[in-house]
Parts: sequence; structure tokens; C-alpha cells
Amino acid sequence: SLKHGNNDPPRIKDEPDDDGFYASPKEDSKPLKRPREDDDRLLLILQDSKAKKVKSKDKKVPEADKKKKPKKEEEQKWKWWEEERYPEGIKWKFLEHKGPVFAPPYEPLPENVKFYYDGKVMKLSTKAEEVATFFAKMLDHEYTTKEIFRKNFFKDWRKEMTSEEKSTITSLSKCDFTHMSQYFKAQSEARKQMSKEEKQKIKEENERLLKEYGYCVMDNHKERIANFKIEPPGLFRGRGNHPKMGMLKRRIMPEDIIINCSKDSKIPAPPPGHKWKEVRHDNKVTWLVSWTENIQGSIKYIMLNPSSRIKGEKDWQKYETARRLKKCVDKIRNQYREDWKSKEMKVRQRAVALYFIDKLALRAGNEKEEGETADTVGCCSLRVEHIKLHPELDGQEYVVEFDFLGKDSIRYYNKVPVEKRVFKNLQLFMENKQPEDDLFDRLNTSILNKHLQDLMEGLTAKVFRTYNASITLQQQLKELTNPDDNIPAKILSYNRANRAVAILCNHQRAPPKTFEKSMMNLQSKIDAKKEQLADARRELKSAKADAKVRRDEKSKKTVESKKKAVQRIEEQLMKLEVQATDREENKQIALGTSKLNYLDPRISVAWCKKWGIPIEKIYNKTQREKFAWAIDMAEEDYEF
DNA sequence: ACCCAGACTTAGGAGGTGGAAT
DNA sequence: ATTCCACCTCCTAAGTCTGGGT
Repeated sequence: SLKHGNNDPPRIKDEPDDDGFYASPKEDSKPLKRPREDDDRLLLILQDSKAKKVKSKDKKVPEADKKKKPKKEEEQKWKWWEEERYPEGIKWKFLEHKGPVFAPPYEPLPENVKFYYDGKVMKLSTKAEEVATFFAKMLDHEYTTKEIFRKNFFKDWRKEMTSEEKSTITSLSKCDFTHMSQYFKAQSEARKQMSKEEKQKIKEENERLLKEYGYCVMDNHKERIANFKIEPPGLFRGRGNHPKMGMLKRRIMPEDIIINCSKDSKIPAPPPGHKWKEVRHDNKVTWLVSWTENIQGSIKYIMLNPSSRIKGEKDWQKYETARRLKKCVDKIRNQYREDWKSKEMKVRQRAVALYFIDKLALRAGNEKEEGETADTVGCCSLRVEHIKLHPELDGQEYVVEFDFLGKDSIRYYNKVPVEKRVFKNLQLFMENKQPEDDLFDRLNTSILNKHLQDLMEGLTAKVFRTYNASITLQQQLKELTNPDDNIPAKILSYNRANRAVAILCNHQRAPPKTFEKSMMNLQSKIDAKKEQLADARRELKSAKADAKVRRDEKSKKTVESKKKAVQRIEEQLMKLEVQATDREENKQIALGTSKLNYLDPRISVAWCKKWGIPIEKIYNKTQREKFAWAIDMAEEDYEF
């Protein structure tokens, strides 16, 4: 994908050198006060009494606490961040859940929906038909025309056919799925046209499912599960140029499922007539359910929601590690600059790679198995073909031009002036190499991370991304927030700071399909508003003139109300213009990923408090749930 | 030193939803 | 009431990193 053009803003963070600029964090990684007290500190409310029994041994709640026994609502806002953490390695003491929800069984097509082979109607066996419907549903997608997709699909489809089908259906191009495809289109159209009641019914059914399977009990607290539904079967579509696209993702059965829960919990029952693959009781891991997927052979998990204690604690910890990096980043930078001069090739490569990771927020770049996944790279796996060296370019010296596909096959394109020593090192690394050779042939992520571990406990390559993202947000907010601005303008500043981070981290998106159109609509709204403003101003003027002549109360009042009207329209216009700017600047940039994964939420919370911005303007409901810990603890003077 | 399985975080897109505009 | 559109939720792929085995 070539979403990213040459004219993009440079993706280099620009951070003040002054280390004393930010006061050192008041709290370090041990901010926890209250002891956890073995599972029975806080009572949890569960609607069903069964679950209450689970914790019937909760008798020793201290008196002091009983008095303040929180009401239901408060209880749902359990402040896990005020409790002590478990010792390293232990993730929970009690875990009970209902197991996964399986994909609905296949419903065969109605008799009148036909599949044609070589122009003739052909009735498929149920299994073959099911797989055929997967293809039929994708017919409008470009990738069903791709050779790899078709080849992989056909190979896997044939495995599901009866021997007769196999001998008849020998060429995919003779298969006609169009009737099936039309049927599905009609179905989805019908779904859209459903009556309110029918839609309501579906909604209620989903809610029932969520209520029953969407939560678990972990250590006396009811916690939301992130993904309690098993992935349905279908055709695999990897991102980018994936060698396995089109392969059949098989249906997961209870017999594939490993259940993880505590011994003394009510063990979830497999569907009637089925058995689990295994039930285990491993409290050193956080997952509730796992299975092995058939495309890559990797393990998939059911885990908790980001709002859960177990995810929140980890997230918090991540930002604390990044803050520790802040304290020693100067030292580390000096160190790698020294290492550029090392006589050991390995050390030089490590130092240059680390410089890229730090300066450009590149990912570590683990090696990948060839032919198993799309060809993408990160820092350590960069190849000679991914960079170009320009001793001079557009008036700048020592420019490195990066052009490679990163995670999710998102293109990274950037021209970066680097220090002479880096440039010379890169020339050295590239000597006598082919384009497809590794740039850093003496380096991998394991070597790099081992080194980082020596520099600071818990330091890995990705900590630099977190650190640089968060420090950039903080610094950009400082720079861009104008105290005199109104709230929408301040929010625009926030979004711009957020955008600076997204650009640094190369978080891109495809421009929304309706972008041009919606931009035009907005522009015409702005034009209309401008006219309205001009009208209002004219009216004000004449009202003023009128008042000057008449000099009575009534006409004075008219002037006042006209004035107000002008002001109101000015404000509306400004809001629209801000919206247009924001949207335009956001065309290809995805803000969500950095907001959710890289920016210490306490920075945003503090900023909101400082400027009186309602937190709802920055974080939606889900995000507020995820960042409840930060919203609760960060004050306006918080420094990352 | 390497390899691999396992666990967990990070990622963009599809499609649904609900409120505003017409 | 209907349409539109922005936002949100869900989905699951694709990374990172660890640790155990050899």
C-alpha cells in the first residue's frame, strides 16, 4: 500500500535537550498503599447468589471496612490501583468463568440458492458448501482475484469436498458463486431493513450473551472479558501481501479448547456431547481460554478487558518503566553515540540501530519465518534495500531515506538527516552487500534487548516508543496550548499534539472512503455560515443606526440581541473551521493507537484538569474505563 | 548461541450505532 | 421519517518479548 507519500511531515521527534525541564516524578513504581489481603478485602456484588457463595469465606472483613462497605455503584468502581500488587509471576488467586461462546453452526443454504460449475447447477455437500459460502461472501473484494488467494482457497476447499466433488470441481475459474453472493447481499440488505422490534430482539440477545459469558470473577471482582466469542471459521485474510491469504480458517470445537480457571471454581461446562481439550489451573498466566489456530499454528487467547485490574496494572507499569527511562535516557544516548566509534562491528550496529529506535520510534524488528507471513521489517531486520544514503539532499547533509513496510504492511517512508558518524557507519554496514542482505547483520532483537536490559532494568526496544510518544505529547501540549483559547481550540491543540505522536509512530490509516465528500459538505457548511454571519452583521449595523436615531429602550435591546447573534454565529463558524482543519490534518493519520497504547493517560488527565477541559472531550467511555486509574490519580501538576 | 512455544501488547479495518441534518 | 456521517466497538492479525530447551 502506498498510502504514505513523499510530502509527509518529517517523523522526527523534537525534544528539548534540557533535562531539568521536567520536575522529577514524585512517585516511582511503588505507589501502592493498601495491602491486598487475600481475596476478601472488597466485597463484590454479583447478581447471582451462586457467585456469592464463592466468596462465602469472606467473613473476616475488618470492622472499619464494614462500616464503609461501599454501595453497589461504588463497588463497580473498584480502585485496584490502591491495592498492593501480587508478587511477581502470580496473576490471580481465584478465577471463575463460563467458558467461550462458540460460533453459530453452519446453516445450509435454501434449496433455491444455486452453485454452478462449468455452467451447470451443482448441489454441494454441506461441508463444501459452507466453505464455498465463505468465498461467495468475499466476491466483491479485490483479493478474491489474487492468484495466491485463489490458489490457497481452492486447495483448502478441495480438502472439504467429497471425492465426487473433488473429481468434478477441478478449476476454480469454472466455479460460479454469483448466485450465492447475491443471496448474501439480499440477506444483509434484509437485515438492514429489519423492523425496530426485530433489531431490538437481536440486541437483547447480544446483551444476554454478554451478561452470561462476558464477565468472569477474578479475585472477588467481576471483570469484563475482552473477547469471549470464539473466532468463526472463514477465509484467512492477512494484511499486505500475505502468502497464506485465502486459506481456510477452520471451525474451532470444544475439543480444541483449553480452559484455565481456579481449582475451586465452578468449571465451565462444554456444550452437550462435547469435551474440552484440557482444563488447567495456571495462575501464572492471565488467560481464561486458549486454542491453537490452524493458519500459523499460533495460540489464541480469551483474556480480560483493558478496564480490568490485570490489564490496567500492566499498563500502568509500562508507563512507569518509560518514566524510568526518562531518567537515564541522556546517559543511554551518550553511550550509544560513543558506541558509534567502537572497533567492534557488533557494537556499532547495535548503537546505530538503537539510535534509529530512539530517534525515529522504529519497532524492534524480530526476524520472521520466510513464507509464513508478509514481508515486513522493523529496525533490526532492515535490509540494505530499505534505505538509501544521500550525502546531500535538498540542501541537507547526510540524509537517510527509509522506505520499507512495517507492521501490518504499513509503509514507512521518511528522509532523515543523521549525524555524520551514523552515515559513515551505514556506508560501512552496506559495503559489499546485496540489496536483500540484512543491514545489521551482526544484530538481532535478542542481542539488542539484552544490552538494553544491562542499561536499565526492564528496558526493551519498545519502551523507547512509549517514552518518546509520551514525552512528545507532554512537550507538544506545553508548546501548543494557548491559555486564551476557548475549549474547542484547546482541543484542537490537543489533537495536534496527539497527531505529532501518531506521525512519529507512523500510525496511518486509509483515508476514509467518504473523505472528499464529507470535506466538501463541511466546506459548504462553512460558506453558509459565513454568509449567515455577514447577514447578521448587516442586521446589527442597521439596528445600531436605528438605535442611534430612535434612542429608545426597545431599539437598544434589539442591538444587544443582534450583537449576541453575531457572536454566536462567529463562534459557530470558528468551531466549523477548527473542525475542518482538524479533519484535513487527520486525513491519513490514526490517532487512536497512540492514545490507547503509547500516551501515558496521566498526561492527558493533568492537561484536562489544568485547562478545565472535561475529560469526556478527550476520552470516550471505553477509554475512560481503561484509564480509570489515571483519571483517579493524576493531578494537574502531573509530570511524565 | 540459537530455536521455538507461549503470552501478551499493539494494530488497522469492517461494520454497527446513534445523533444530527434534511 | 429518512438519510448521512462521525464515532465507536468488535475483530483478529501482527507485532514484541520471555524463558526454557538444546
